[in-house]
Amino acid sequence: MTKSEVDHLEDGYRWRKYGQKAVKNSPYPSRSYYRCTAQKCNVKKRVERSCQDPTTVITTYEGQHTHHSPASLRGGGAHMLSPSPTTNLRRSVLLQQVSRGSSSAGYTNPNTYHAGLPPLLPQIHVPDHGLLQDIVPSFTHGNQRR
DNA sequence: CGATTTTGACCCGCGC
DNA sequence: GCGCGGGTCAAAATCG
Repeated sequence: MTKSEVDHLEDGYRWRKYGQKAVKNSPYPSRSYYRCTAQKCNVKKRVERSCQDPTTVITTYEGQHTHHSPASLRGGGAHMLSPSPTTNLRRSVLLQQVSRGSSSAGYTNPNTYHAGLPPLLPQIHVPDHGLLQDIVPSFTHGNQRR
């Protein structure tokens, strides 16, 4: 799970929205479902907005990309199977923890952690290595149907 | 014109 | 067995 300030988080891949559902638990009915535009790729992405942090969305990735990014994956052999977590990834995790702490202490000020953290831009382009496959847990339960 | 997004309906699984 | 929730697909509209 990563957090982002924008809806269209460009992770270097093209996503096609295939559905949207509202969560009655949140004042912001917006749970979007995305899929990779590559037919060879069965990657799914679920994006939900945080009720406490409207500026933040929870992005959940399902599956692994089996193709290169059509976007700005500059001419590099950068492929998956990178055991080293991306710096951006780590920063995201850190953000998560901070966010969690803020929520516990007092989420009334969601900007609290924004002030004490470096400017994390939503444009998390891979600098020169690995993708974000590392975070994908055992979500691959093969629940595909139809 | 093609790709992509939007909205509603439909289907499946689980709970009661 | 029925109802509810969540998830997915499909057709139409829109944008590039």
